[in-house]
Amino acid sequence: MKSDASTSRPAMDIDLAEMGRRLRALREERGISLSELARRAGIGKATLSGLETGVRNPTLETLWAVTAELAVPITALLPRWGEPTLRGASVQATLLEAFDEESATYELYRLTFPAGTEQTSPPHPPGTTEHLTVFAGTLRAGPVDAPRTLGPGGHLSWRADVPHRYQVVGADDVQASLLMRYPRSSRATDSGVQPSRAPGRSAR
Amino acid sequence: MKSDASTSRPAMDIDLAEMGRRLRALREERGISLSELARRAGIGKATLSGLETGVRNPTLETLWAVTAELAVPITALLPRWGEPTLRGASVQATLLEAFDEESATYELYRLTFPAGTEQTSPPHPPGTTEHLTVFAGTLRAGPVDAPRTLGPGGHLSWRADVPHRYQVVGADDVQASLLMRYPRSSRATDSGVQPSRAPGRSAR
DNA sequence: CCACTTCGTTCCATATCCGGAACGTTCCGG
DNA sequence: CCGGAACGTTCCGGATATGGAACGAAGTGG
Repeated sequence: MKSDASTSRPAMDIDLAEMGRRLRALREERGISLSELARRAGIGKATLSGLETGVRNPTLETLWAVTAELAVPITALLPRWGEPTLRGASVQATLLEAFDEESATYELYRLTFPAGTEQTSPPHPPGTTEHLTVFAGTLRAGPVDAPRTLGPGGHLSWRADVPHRYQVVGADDVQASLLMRYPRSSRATDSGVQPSRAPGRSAR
Repeated sequence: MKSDASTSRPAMDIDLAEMGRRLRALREERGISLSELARRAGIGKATLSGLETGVRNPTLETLWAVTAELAVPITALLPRWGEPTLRGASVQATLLEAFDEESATYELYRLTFPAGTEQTSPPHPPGTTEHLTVFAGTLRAGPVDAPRTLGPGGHLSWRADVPHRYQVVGADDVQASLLMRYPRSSRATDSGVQPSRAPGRSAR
């Protein structure tokens, strides 16, 4: 980052103030004072204070010490899990995991389609397949010429190297997971899902 | 931190070297150079180099920039995802997400079955269903009287209120995700996995 | 009413993290 | 062979995160 050389304070993509609020909330839930937490975590009060007020960009070590003492995963302070990232118009996609195997790359997403969503995706690299599982709501999805309708628990796979569509049926939002499989070496040009600016920053 | 006052370099609870190795692996999987990644992420080559060799304790901002560019959650670099929790004998299960819907509770796990694993699970509460997706390796799974064999990308669902089995086929470990669906009110006493502890420090 | 304690913030010297530049390698193409 | 380009590491001045100490503000007990 450091995109903007004019601001002395770096244009952080993470909302430090929000992170600070979460941290303070966590601490207060446990009913311990700032001084106490700082002491237990082995960091300076000044550091913790700065962290909670969102004026510091902590070191991994510092963050670790604090979250460890609070017994929460570091992600508890971050934007939101894997941080939802926009994809297409309204669909929210969160990358949960990515695996790189010998012959293919896998990316597991959690998706939310707001009611009314109707989106068509351009083809992905050759050989790419999508494996969709619906948790809640009803979704009509698949290749544009052979879509199927899925209710909660429904599952569908298709080749994603042709145009395909997602269309919410009914008035409820749709919650789903999507496993994308990119055969090795086709992911290269990353023409597809744009795995998402993962953690989710705000452009740059 | 700073538990050890004698070492000038603070006794970090995170294994920076290990984190660096993971980072480098992620970068190389994508086939891009250190210089290139540094440029894309908007950080200095020196910084990235230091990170990958494990000699730097990065700022949250730096870490964010890199993981964002790699499109992985920050946790991909940390000790171990959501902290694996033992379940059964050798199978490792990590709870990725849990959803509470009106009519059911969903739990999404990432599973690792070491080669040779063969495990039979007792019945879950009535109405429970399991939805398994294999990422790597070959797994024979399902109700004990009607198992099926799944390769990478394979998917299978079954009612889990009867005894069912997981059996690794071949010499490779199996990576998979498992979606458990507990119809409302039957989930009762959390028969399974503990959502995982926090960052997992080294005691203190 | 006043010592005393604890709280969270601010000040400050020091430690160290950051990125640009310089450097030694390796890998081509001519 | 020899330039040129790209790679990853090291060097270094400048920026900033860190923790100890000082500080004012509340609370507490005598």
